[in-house]
Amino acid sequence: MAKEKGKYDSTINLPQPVLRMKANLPQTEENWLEFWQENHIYEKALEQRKGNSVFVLHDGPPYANGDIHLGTALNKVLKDAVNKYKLLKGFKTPYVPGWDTHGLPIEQQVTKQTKVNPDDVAITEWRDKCRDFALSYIDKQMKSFKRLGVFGLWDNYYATFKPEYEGKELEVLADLVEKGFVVRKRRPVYWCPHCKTTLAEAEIEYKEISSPSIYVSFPAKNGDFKVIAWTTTPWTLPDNVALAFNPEENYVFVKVDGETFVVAEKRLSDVAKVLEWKNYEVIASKPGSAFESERFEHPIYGDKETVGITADYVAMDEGTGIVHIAPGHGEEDYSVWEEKGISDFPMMIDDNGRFTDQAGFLSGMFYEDANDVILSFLSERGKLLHKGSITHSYPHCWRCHNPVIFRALSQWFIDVDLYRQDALDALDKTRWIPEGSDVRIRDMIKSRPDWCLSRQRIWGVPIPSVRCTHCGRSILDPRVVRNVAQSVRKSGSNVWYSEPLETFLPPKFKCPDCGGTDFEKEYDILDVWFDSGVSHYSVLEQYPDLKWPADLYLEGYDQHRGWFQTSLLTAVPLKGEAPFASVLSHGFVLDESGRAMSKSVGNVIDPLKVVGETGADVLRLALLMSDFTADIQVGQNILNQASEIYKKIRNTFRFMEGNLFDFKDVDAVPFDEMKAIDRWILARWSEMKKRLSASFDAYEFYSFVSIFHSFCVKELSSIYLDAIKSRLYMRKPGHKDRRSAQTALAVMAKEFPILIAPILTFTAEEMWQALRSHDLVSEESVYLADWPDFNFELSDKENDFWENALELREKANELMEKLRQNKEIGHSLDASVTIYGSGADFLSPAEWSELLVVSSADVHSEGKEWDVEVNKAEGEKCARCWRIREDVGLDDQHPEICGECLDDITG
RNA sequence: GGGCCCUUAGCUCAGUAGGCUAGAGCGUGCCCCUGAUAAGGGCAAGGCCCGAGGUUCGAAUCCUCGAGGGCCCA
Repeated sequence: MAKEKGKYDSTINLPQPVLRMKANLPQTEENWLEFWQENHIYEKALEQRKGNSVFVLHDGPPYANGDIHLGTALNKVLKDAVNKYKLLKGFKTPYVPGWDTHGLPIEQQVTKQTKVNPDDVAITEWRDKCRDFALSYIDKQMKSFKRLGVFGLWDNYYATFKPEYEGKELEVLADLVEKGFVVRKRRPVYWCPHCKTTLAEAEIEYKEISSPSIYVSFPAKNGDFKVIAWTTTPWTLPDNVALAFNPEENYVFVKVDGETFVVAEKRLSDVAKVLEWKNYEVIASKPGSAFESERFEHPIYGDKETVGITADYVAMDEGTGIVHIAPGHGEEDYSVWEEKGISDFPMMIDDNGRFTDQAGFLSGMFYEDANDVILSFLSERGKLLHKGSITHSYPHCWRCHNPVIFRALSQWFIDVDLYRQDALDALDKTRWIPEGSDVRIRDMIKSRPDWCLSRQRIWGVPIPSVRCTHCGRSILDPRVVRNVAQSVRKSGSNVWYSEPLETFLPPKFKCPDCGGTDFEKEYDILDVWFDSGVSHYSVLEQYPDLKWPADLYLEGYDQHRGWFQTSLLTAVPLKGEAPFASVLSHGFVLDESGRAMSKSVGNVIDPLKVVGETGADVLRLALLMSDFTADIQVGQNILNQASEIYKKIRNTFRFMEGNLFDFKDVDAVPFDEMKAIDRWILARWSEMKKRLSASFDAYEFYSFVSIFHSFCVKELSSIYLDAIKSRLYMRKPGHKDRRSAQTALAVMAKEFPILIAPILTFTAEEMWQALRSHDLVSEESVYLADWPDFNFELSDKENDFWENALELREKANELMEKLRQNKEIGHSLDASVTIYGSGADFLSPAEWSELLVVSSADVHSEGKEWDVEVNKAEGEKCARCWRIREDVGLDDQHPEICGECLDDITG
């Protein structure tokens, strides 16, 4: 039923908001996107700050092979909030978004999508397909990021496949080569003998297979004992170089049938069972470390020997506690061997999986067939103590489904040891947010082995090394690299595949080893981590408005291992310092119960779906209100909560804006002449702004949200706005008391959208435009405005008063609630109060009534304790202001209204 | 299995250099208002501060161990 309009409605000044109550964000946000784009707001915002300090947040490139997820959204929204805050604070903040575009995952997806294998087409054609695929996802992701309200130089984005990016990348490589940081070493990789190709971890599938499980004895060269090693890959024994012992464990010398064997103490009983030792006796024991440098007979070749080393990883839950080491055929074997400082080791398996000529009697044999030959060889020499079989999970090729092997190949490496300490030192100068988050990257830098740059792939930046056809030497010559770089800059890295090698060779180029003059190209590409790792060169140094180092890197904490590290490791050897002045790392997005989101669990939330249903601003709020230094949880509850917070913020502004419909700057009342409560709210507002700035400067967005929201709820909605309603509505439009309240509202309303813009990026603009329509602000967009530095402070006397007054207000509310429960009053205007307190007369009775939203107040300020009494008001209800007054009916023409209202509607 | 990190009301956060009955907002419940109205106001109920030891006159805060969760490795 429509309420009948009150008789005096026409005499009161009800709010006339422009901002609609219902946000309808999914649709309106699209309009603001258009508005920003058509009017080039971001470009104008940057232009306006030209000459100011530049703040560079360097974008870590997401991989262009899928749709964005909540984690990506969190990352970009955090970045955008920082950028917008800095922008509003007056910094020029050119944000160049980027994408990581090379590598295996894209090759795999292209194969899947197009059913074309890289071998089926020309290399450059394949690379073009991969590029097109990456481009399509850049386009998709870019649209998503824009839709989230992220500001950036989208038309000028960077991508690792762009010619100028690749060109710079190769120039950096040339510098590293020139300064001696790039070395050639061998390292084991997955190799498929059937497909004759290397495989990446992602191309491996694990299947159960049966392998021989053998115990082999290794007689000591100096001493009358034999150690027993266990292996499931007898074919790797020809390439054995060492036996690894756990330095922390104890090893026993066991006498069995006149022979002495060594195994780990913890493995003894199991080994005895397997070898069916009936009578054995432990005659001595030594720690694993004692076997360091001990020499043993080589299991296969009489002219070689093998050496004892120690390794922490040697396990005590299977085998003998002694591990056979063949660096050419195992990742761990390789790294323990390399830790010994020895880079040389045998590897006698060729591309076809067959033993090379060096393997002597095994030469030409397929590795699997060699197992049996080796077993009988060992058996004949009494070295095979036991032969069984074991079923275990073993890597297989994803294409031909055959077992793969580990096989060492020559690769290009960055020799991190040359500058490891410098890299660690560089981290001291970086600010880490949260504090102490640098321990992770430090540990990784300390423990990381050399950086292998070579990848046996197609879609990437080629390593322009050449092979001498005479002696087979691989040569990475800085001059060649530079020539290629120059050409790549112009036409992209396909040139390495499409142009003849002679194009890139310097005149009279000769092999440094043999003097040969005939070369062929090699086709390994650079590790994609090198691609993105050099972005600080390719982007920061090449984009006109950016600078080196960046002010901030902001990524998930998994990037301590990834991009933070690779950026550092490419910067330090050439620059001597880190490419970032500060690094912020954030957590991951989990579901509502704190578990990781995954398709298989089915708890994934699609950010675009949320945007379509509730709007990007609500999503931004949900992401930004949580503490990102830990993992943040997102689910329907949290989205609902964000939605409620959003509504409160929106409505609080709407009320202020709506009450300014007839206010112009010329109507403002000087601060000294404002009503006490109006001065109070401005002081609180100023104080809140300081806290907001402090929390943003510390990158604590979550406190920002809670400070701002809490202010809207408590200070504004509950206390101030509720109190000043009567003044705004009842006084004549131009009445000084009304203008005083409007002055305070105008100050806050004009600053409000600016403060909230980093979070509610669309709504802030909508608010701004509402103010513009009242002519209260002039800038075309909120992003062309500046963070407000206006501050207002109260005297100590005023502050003391308000502390008492607000305490009294709470007490009055409690008392009123009792009356309400007793059905004595309904609305607080049905009550009157009596105030006691020294200094209580700082407010007039009318002002006290306003503050407590009651009909009348009696004030006693003569040296009494602060206290308040609440009673049912006596008198008659004024038909206009709804207060219960004793002066209702003074005028015959207006018998239903009070004296004050009479003044309001007459004269 | 190793390294790093997280754990305060149903939810999001405060809890300053160890010290009052551990706070706020949301949500919930009850009530009021109907001139911010798919709004607004009031009151109230919610906590083994992850667990177990320890240091201390005193611990949510410091130490040790453990549980659950996350990331990165193996």
